[in-house]
Amino acid sequence: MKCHFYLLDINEDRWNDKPCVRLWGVDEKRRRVLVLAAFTLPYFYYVLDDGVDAEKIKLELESKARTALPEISEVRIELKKRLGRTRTALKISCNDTGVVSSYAKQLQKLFKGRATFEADLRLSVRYVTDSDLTPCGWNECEVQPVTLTGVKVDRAYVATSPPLTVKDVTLPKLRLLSFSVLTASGKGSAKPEKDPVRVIAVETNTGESKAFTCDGADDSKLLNSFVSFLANFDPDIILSFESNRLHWPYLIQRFKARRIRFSIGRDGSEPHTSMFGHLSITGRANVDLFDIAGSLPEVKIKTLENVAEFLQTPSSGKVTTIAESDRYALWSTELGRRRLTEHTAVNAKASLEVAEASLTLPMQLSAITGLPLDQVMTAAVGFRVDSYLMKQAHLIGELIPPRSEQPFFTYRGAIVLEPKSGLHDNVAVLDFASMYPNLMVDYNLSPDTLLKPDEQVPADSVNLIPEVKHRFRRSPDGFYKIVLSTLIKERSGISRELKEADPKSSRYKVLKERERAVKIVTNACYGYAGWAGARWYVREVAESAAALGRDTIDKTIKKAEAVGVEVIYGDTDSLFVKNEPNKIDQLLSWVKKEMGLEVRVEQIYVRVLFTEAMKRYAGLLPDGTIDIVGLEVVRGDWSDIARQVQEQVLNSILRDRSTEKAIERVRSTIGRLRAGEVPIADLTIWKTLTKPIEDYKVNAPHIEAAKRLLKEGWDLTLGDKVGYVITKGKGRLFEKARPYNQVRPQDVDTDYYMQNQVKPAAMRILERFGASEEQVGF
DNA sequence: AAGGGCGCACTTTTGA
DNA sequence: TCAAAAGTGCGC
Repeated sequence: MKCHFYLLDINEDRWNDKPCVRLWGVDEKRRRVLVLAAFTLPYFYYVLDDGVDAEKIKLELESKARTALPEISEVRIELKKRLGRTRTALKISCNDTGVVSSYAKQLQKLFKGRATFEADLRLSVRYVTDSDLTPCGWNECEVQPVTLTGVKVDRAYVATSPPLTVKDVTLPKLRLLSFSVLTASGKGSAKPEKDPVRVIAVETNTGESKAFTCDGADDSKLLNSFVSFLANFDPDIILSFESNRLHWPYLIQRFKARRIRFSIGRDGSEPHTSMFGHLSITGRANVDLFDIAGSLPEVKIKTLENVAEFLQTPSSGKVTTIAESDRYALWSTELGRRRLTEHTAVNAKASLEVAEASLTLPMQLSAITGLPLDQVMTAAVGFRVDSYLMKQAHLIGELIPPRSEQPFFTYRGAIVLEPKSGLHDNVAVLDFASMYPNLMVDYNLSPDTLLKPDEQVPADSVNLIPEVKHRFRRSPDGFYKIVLSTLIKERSGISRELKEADPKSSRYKVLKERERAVKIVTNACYGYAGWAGARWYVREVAESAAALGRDTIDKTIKKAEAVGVEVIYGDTDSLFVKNEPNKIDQLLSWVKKEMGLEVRVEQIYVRVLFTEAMKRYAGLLPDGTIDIVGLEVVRGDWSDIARQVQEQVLNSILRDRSTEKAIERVRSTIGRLRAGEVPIADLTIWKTLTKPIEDYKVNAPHIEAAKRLLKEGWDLTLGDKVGYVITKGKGRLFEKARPYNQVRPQDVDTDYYMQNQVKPAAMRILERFGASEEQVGF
C-alpha cells in the first residue's frame, strides 16, 4: 500500500537492528502517521588517488574490515566529482551511525588515499540530502503497517520503497498550539529551582483557550495540566515567542525541580536541545516566533507587540509589555493577578495569530532547503544555504566537503556614494534585480571554475574579473552557476504560476511565500561564498562578485551622467536619481543591452532628504507615508524621546515643508523634558549585551547598568537587552547610568537628554535648514 | 554551542 | 586635548 503524507519532523532511530529514520507527518485523511525508513544506511566516501586499482582496494578493505571495522555492511565503487573533477570513490556503508566518523579516521590510517568525505553528515541530514523527500511538503512511498508501542500516532508504517516528493502546494489541516509563560520572583529574575511558574496560557487554532495559574509555591498542578492539555490536543506545531531562549529552558528546569516528567513528544520523550540551539519535540515542530520576527526586516525592534502590529493581526492592539521587575508586586494582589493572567492569555492568542499570519514562509523555506520546520528559522542564513547546496551537490554527484575551521580573509565590498545633501523633489530609486546572483551566473563565479594564479589557459576561455584579477573558466558551468540558475528558474516558474492563480486563494499565498523563500536562498549565496564557515567557502568568489558589482554600478553612473540623469545617491546595487522617465528608460535599456542586467524603478519619492551621511535618509512616498532609513528614529539604541522628536521634525519638513513647525515641535519636547513630564520609559536607552560581561574592555553605560542588575539577582545573558537611564551626579557617563527600573523621575539628568539625545537627533535634520541650536532653544 | 558578507555613522571611553 | 579604539546597530 501507499502512504501519502505531509512531512513535519524527522529523527533517527533503529529498526530491525539497523539504523533508520523516523518520518513524522500527516496523511491526506488527516491521520497522524509515522513512517520508518531504513533504505539508506549511514555511509561515507573514501576517495582514491588517480590511477589506483579500485577493485583491489575494495577487496583489501573488505578483508581487513572483517576484523578491524566490523560494522561495515557494504563497499561500493562509485564515480563522484570533487570541484567538478571526476574521482573514483568507495562508498562505505555502516550498520551503526555511531561508527561513521571514527571509521573514516581509521580508514585513512589503514590505507593510503586522498581523503574521506561526508562522514560528518548525521543520518537524518543524509536522508534528506539523498532522497527525494520534502519537509513541509507532500511525499509518497510504498509502506507496510507495523505495530509500535509507545508512539502516539494514528498509523505506523515501515517504508518498502524510497519516498518521492509529490508536487502539491496544498496545506493539510494542521493542529497549532501556542503558549505563553509568566514567571515572577520577589528578587531579581525568577529561578526555576525555586520560583513556580505563575501562569501558562494556551491557545489552539480550533478555538480552545486556557490559562493555568498557580497561586502558591507548588505549581505541580499547573505543570501537569499543561502536559495533559498538550497530550489531549496533540498539536503538530507548537508556537511561542522567545521560547527557545526563555520559556523552554525555564519549563524544562522547572519540571525537573518538581520531579515531573515533561513528556510531550509523540514518542513520549521530553523536549531536548538540538541543532542550531533550537528545541526539538519529537514528532512535532516547535517554532519560536522570535525567529520568524528575524525574517521581517520591516520590524526593527523584535517584540511580539511590534510583530503583531506589523502583521495586523486581530488582537495586535491588546498586546502589552509588563516589565519583569513589576510582575511580583502585581502578582501580590488579586487585581494584579487577574491582569497578569489576562496579559499572558493575550500573548498566547497573539502568538497564535502571528503564527497563522507568518508560518507559510518558514514552511516554504523548509521545503526548499530541506531543513525541518523546527530548525529552519533558528538556523543562520549560511546553514540554510549549506543545506540547500548539499541536496544540489548530491544531485550532480559532487562530493560534500566538511565544515572546517578555515583561515579567514576580509575583502573589499560594495560602493556607497556620498549623497547630495538637502531636500530633493521627485526622486526615482533604481535597483538592480538580484545583482550578485546574476553576476555570479554571468561570470560563472564558482569554487570549481576558479583558476589558480599560475594556471595557464587561453585568455578567451576565462572571465577576468576587473580590479581583483581573479580568473574563472567560462565552461563548463560551475556549481554555483548550476545552483543559482536552478533557483532563478524556479522563481520564474513560480511567477508564471502566480499570474494564473487567484490572488485571494491559499494557493496564491503559498506560492507568494515560496517565491520569497527562493529569493532568500538566492540572495544569500553571495555572502555564503565569503563566509569562512561555509562548506563551499571560496573568498575569491565573493570578492569577485563584489568587484563586479562595483564595476557595474560605476559604469551605470557614468552612463547616467552621459544621458543627463542626475545621480543623488547610491548604495551597492541602487541609484537615487532625479525622476526623468524618458532619460531613465534610456539608461535602463542601455544597462540591459550592455550588461545583460535588469534594473527596475523600485520606488518614487515625492521628496527625499539627505544629511551629509551615507546610509541615512528619509523620504515621502506618494501614498503619504514616510520612509525613514538609518536615522535615529529606526535605531533601537536611542531613547524614545529622541526618536519621537526626530520623527516629528522629519514629518514637518517632508510633509509640510515647514522648518518653523519642526522647530516648534522640538521646543515643545524641550519644555516637557524641563518640566519633568517625560516618563522614564521614554528616557530609557536599550542596548544589547553582545558578549559576556567580563569580556568588556571598556566601561560603558549599559555594562554599568547590567552589573547593577546582576547584583540585584537578575539573570543576564548574552543577547539580553539592558535598559538604562542617565541620572544626575558626578563623574563620567557610565558612572551615572542606572537600570531603568531603579530610577525615580527626580533622579533623571535632564541636561544629558537635552544635550546628548534630543539635540543631536533634532539638529541632525534641522541644521540642514539653517536652524541654529540657540534658535531652537538648546 | 553557535556561526553569512562588507560599509558606515555615531557615541563614549581610553590613553598618550 | 585629541586621535584611536571600543561598542552598537544599522543598510544593502
